[in-house]
Amino acid sequence: MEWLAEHGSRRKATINDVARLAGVSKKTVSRVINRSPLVREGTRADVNTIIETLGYVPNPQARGLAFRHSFLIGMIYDNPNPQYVVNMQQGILDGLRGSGYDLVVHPCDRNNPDFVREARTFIEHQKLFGVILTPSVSEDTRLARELLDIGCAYVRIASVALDSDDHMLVSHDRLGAIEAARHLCELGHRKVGFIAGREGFRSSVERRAGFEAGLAEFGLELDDAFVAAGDYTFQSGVEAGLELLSRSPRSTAIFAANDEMAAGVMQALRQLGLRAPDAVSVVGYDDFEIAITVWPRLTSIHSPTREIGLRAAHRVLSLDGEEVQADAVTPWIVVRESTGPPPAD
Amino acid sequence: MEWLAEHGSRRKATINDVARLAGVSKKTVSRVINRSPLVREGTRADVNTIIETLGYVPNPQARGLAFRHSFLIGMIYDNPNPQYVVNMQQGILDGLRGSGYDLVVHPCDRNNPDFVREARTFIEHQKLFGVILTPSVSEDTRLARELLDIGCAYVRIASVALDSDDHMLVSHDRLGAIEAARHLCELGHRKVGFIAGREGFRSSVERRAGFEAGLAEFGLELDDAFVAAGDYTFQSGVEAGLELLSRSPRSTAIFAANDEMAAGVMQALRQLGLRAPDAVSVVGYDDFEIAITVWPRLTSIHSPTREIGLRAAHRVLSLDGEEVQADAVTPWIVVRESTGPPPAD
DNA sequence: CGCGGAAATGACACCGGTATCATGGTTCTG
DNA sequence: CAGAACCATGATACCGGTGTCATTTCCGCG
Repeated sequence: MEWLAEHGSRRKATINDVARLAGVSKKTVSRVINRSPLVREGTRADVNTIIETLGYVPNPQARGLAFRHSFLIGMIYDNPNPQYVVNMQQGILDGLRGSGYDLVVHPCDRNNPDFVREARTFIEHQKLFGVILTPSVSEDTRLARELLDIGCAYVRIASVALDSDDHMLVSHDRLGAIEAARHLCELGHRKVGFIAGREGFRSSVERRAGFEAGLAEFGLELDDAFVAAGDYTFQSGVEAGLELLSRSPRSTAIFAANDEMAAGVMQALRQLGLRAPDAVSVVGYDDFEIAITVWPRLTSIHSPTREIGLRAAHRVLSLDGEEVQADAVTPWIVVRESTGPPPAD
Repeated sequence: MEWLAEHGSRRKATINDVARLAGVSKKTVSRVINRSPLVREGTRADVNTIIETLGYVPNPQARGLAFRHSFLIGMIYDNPNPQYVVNMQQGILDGLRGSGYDLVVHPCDRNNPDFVREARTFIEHQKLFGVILTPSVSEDTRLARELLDIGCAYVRIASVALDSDDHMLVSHDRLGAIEAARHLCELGHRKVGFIAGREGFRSSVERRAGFEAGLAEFGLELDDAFVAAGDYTFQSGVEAGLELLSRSPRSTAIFAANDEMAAGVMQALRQLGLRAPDAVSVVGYDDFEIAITVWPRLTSIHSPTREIGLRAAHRVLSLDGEEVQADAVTPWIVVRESTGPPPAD
C-alpha cells in the first residue's frame, strides 16, 4: 500500500487504484460510478466499498474530457439588483448541492452588441453542461437560439413563457401585480397610479398588465394620467413619484414595479411633506430588504427567488422526473404599513 | 478542408488540426499556446495565423487534466450582504477578464463545523487553480492552512494582515473609521457613540479601533456608555439605536459599523420623534445603496469593493509582477446629509 | 450435458492537451 | 573544420477517465 504513503498530503486515489484493489478493470469501476445497470450487485458492492475506504472521487476534468462537457452550470445574468442576483445564486446552489456540479457566474450586458457571442464563447470555452438565464437576458431570443445550436442544456427564468416548457421557468409577475391591485381596491382606492419598470423588461410589461387586470376586476381602468415611466432604479422612483404626486387630481395610491422605485416614491412623498399611507398608499414589488428599511415599511409582492433558482437548477440537471410540464411560481402579497385606506378627502 | 464542414454547428478545431495545417507537431502548437520561448519567431507566427483563422481555442479540460488544475477561480464567501457579494464578484470578474479563467462561487457557513472540509472538497473536486476568500471566512486560520496544504493559490481579503503579503489583500477599515471620527470631531461633536458589528468579525474590531484612534486625535475617548452591540443587521441597528438614544446623557453622534445598522439608527430616531442630523448625527460604513435610499442620506465610509476584487483576482493569477509587497486599499469618507454640527443644547 | 443468448467484464483506443527525452540543425570555440 | 553547446522540434507516453467491441460468464432449456 505504498501508494497510500503521505507525501505532503496523500496522493489522491485514481480509478486505477480502485480497480486494482477491487480486482476488476477500470471500465467496471467506471460503470459503477456512472450507475450502469450492467454490473452485478456483488461487484458493485465490492467496488463501492473500495471507493469508500479510499475516499476516491472521480476527476471531473477527465470525465469531462471524455464526456465532452464539464460539470459546471452557468448562471448568465444582467439584472442589476444585487439582492436578486444573490438570492438566485443561492437558490441555484441549493438545487445543485450534492449533484457534483458547481456554479460559474457570468454577468453580461445586453447593450453590448457582442454579448451573445461573448456568452457563447464562455459556454463553449468551459464546456458548460447547462446554463440558467435570468431576466432580462433570459428574454433574448438570439441567445436562446444559440444555446439550442450549441446543444447546451438551458433554462430561462422569465415572467412569461417564451420557450418550450422544458426550457422555461415562469415567475408569474402578472399574478403578483393582480394582488397589488386587489389589495389597493379592497382598501377603497379608486384613483391608482403606476410606475413602470425599465423599458424592454418583460417583467415591467407583465406587472403593468397584471395591475390593469386586477383593477378591471373592480371595474377600474388604469388612467394614463396616473402612469409614469421609471427604470427600476431608486432615483427614477423619486422622479416618477414627484411627477405623479404633482399631478392634479392626485392618485391616492401608487404601485411601483419594484421596491427600489417604491422607496423612491416614499422619498418623493417626504420631499413634498406628505407621508404614506395617510396621503398616498405605496406598493412595491420584489419584497427585498429595502422594503423593510424604509419607513413606513413597504407593502410589497414577494417572489420566491431562491425557490425559483432551486427549481431552475433541478430542471437544468433534468432532476425533476416527469414534471416536465410548465413549471411556474406564484408570488404573493406582503402587507405592511405603506398602504391604508385612501384619505377621507 | 472537409473538417470545416458544418454539421449542425461546425466542429471545433483541435490542436491536431492546427498542427496539421501549420505543418508542425502538436507539441510545437502547445508551446505556442503556452508562450514557451523555445519556438522560432517564424514558426510562432505561422502557428498563430492558423490558430487565428481556425478560431482555435484550447480545451481547458484537456489542459487542466495535464496541468492537474482547472482554469477556474473560486470565490468563497460568507458575507451575508448581497451588495458586497455582487460588487466583489464583479470586481473579481473584471480582474479575470481575458485571462481564460472563470469564476465559481461557493458560499459557506463558518458555523457549520464541517465547513472547512466542505470547502476543501469543493476545491479539490473542481481542481481550482486558486481561490479568493472574503470576510469573514477569510479570517479563518484553519481554512488558510488547508489551502496551503492542498497547494492551491489563494488570496485572503481582510481588514488586517493575517497572512504573508502575497496571500493578503488588506482593506484598511481602520483608516476608514478614523475618517469617520475625524469628520464628527471636526463638526464639533464631543459625545460620540459607536455601534459594533458582529462579534468575531475582524472588520468590527478594526472599525472600532479606528474610530477610537480618530477620537484620540482630538483628545477624546470612546465612553462605554456610548457603545452598543450590533450584528451588522438593520434590525440590530434599530435596537442598538433605541438603546443608545435612550441613555442619558445622550451622544450627539453615532458611528455604526455598517450602513445597515446606521439605517436602523435612522429608524430608531424616527420612532423617537427625532431626526438626523439635528438631534443626532449618524455615520455608516460601506457606502452601499442603502446609504442613499434612507432619508436623510447617510454620510458613510466608501470602500472600493470592486477594485479590491479586481486586485485580488490579479494577485491570485500572479499577474501583478513585482508588486508582491503588501497590497492595501484605503477607504474614504462620503459626506451626506446625515451629519452636521451637534445640537446647540 | 450441451447450447444459445443475455449479462457481465475487460482490452484498447480515444478525449485534447502537456511532459519527457531524443534528435536534427545552428552557432560558437579553439 | 571538428566538436561542444544550444536551440528548435518531434515521437511517444501520460493525465484520468469513457466508448467500442470482443470476450467471458452465467443462466435456462431442450
